[in-house]
Formats: sequence, structure tokens, C-alpha cells
Amino acid sequence: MALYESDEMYFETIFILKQKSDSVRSIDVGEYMGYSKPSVSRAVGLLKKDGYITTDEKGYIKLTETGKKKSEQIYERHQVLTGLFINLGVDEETASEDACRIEHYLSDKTFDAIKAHMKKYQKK
Amino acid sequence: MALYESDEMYFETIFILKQKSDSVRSIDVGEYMGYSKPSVSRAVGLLKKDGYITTDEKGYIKLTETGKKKSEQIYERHQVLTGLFINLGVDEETASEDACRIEHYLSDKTFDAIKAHMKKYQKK
DNA sequence: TATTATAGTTAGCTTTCGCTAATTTGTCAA
DNA sequence: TTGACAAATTAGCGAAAGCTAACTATAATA
Repeated sequence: MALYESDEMYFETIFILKQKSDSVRSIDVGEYMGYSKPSVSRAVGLLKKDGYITTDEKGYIKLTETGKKKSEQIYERHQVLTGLFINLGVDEETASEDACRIEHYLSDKTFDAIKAHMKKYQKK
Repeated sequence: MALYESDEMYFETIFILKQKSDSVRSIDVGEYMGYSKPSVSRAVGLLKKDGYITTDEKGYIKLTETGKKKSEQIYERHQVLTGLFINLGVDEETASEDACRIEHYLSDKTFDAIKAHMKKYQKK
């Protein structure tokens, strides 16, 4: 099932916040994204309904296996694109912002090409 | 005034069709984009209201000066991005499609970096 | 001329995804 | 125990942008 762009943004936010601390609640997601509680509540509800996340009785968000895979894919895209832009001389913040905005729209084909290129020219 | 993504797509379509033939009507735009007549009618109305295009009594679309500038900008982005992806080994069709989808979301900073890179490595 | 086809518009529906206001639920301190 | 704050939810609004159905207006043809 394909995700909407907005779902991917929520997803990515959850993933990023979870890297800092495993304890991620809807309110944290909303704060990070600058969205209201009801907006997050609905989005989280949808991700839950679609089997990507669960929440415990305290409201902490857990990724399911499917959710983990998805969020890793999304995050990989983000990283690769950010890297590409940085390579082209863009500052890290702008690179990351732009990666965030376009990562949902790139075809797998083009993404794979970028990834291959990055592997080739950026092996450390 | 910033354009919505959908406006840019209509814009770009008008620009592309006008390169083939100067005679472009709403119906042609709709056919090219795969959209219904009412959808195009509204979009064209908005671009008209915002001073980007005019239509003559026959329904043929003309770009205003502002409209020309805008559409050239949009098209330049499209071309540069398409070129980037082709350079990375993506086939032309996919490259163009992906350029189309992401061109609206890239910051000027990142776009300029890509443009500079392309100039440097692709001077013929 | 009368009919038909083409282009455009109007009205109104649907989905997505923001929002505010108001409510519920749970915890913690006076 | 009660009062207050924090988190989450519910209800419902609004804009953007797609759609179909139905209408209008113009042009082409039988």
C-alpha cells in the first residue's frame, strides 16, 4: 500500500525522534512538525489503522515490523538525497530540507541511480 | 506570488505545448495532462485571474510577460533536473518525469547548486 | 436550415490534510 | 480529595484540486 506524502513525513519524523530517544508520543511529533494535536492524532490513527505503528497505554509510539522497514526506506532516501546535495555544495540544513521535500516524489529508478552514484563517488 | 504545485504543472504544460504549436487551448492542456475539462477550466481561470495568461475570443491561451518569465523559470528547472538525472544514468523518460514531480519543491539554493554543477561538467 | 460535434463553464461531490474549539483522560501536587 | 495541567480525541470547518453530470455556445456538416 502506497503512502501519502503526509504519511511519509509523519513516518520520517517518528523515525528521527526515535533515534534521539525511544520515547516518542504524538505530542512530540506535533511539536517537531509544527502541527496541531488533532492533526497528529488523525495521522497517527491512520498509520495505526494501516499497521505501521502501535501505541501503548501511555501513548508511546512503537513501529511495527512493516513500519520499521518503511521508515528505514524513507530515511535512506532522505540520507542519500541529502548527501547528493551536500556533494553539490549545498549547506547541510538546506540539503536536508530539500531532501525532505522531494524524497516522496522520486521514482525508484532515479533514486537507485543516485544511490549508485553516491556509492561510487563517496566511498570513504 | 508563489504558485501552487498544480499551477506550475499547468504552466509547464502550456509552455511545452506552445513550443510545439502556438495554438494551445484548454482542451489541449487537459488532454496532455489527462485531466477533465472542468479541472482545466478552473486552473486556467486561476492563472488568468493571477495575470499569468490571457485567452482570446477563440479560447487560445497566451502567456503574459509575467507568465512567460515564470514558465521559462519552471522549464529551466525541468531541463536542468532532467539533465542531472540523465547524467546519473536514468533514461530520458524517467528523468523527465521525475524532474516534473520534484521541480516544484527544490529550494533556489539547491537548484542553483545543481545548475552550477551541470554547467561545469556538461559544457559541450 | 437543422443537426451534431467540440470546447468551455457551472454546479456540486469527494478526498486529503491542515485548523480551532471543546471534551475526555490521566497524573501530580496543594 | 480536589484542582490543575498535559496529552489525546472528537466534532466540525476550510482550502486545494481532482471528478461527473449537465448546460451553453460556437462551428461544421448533412
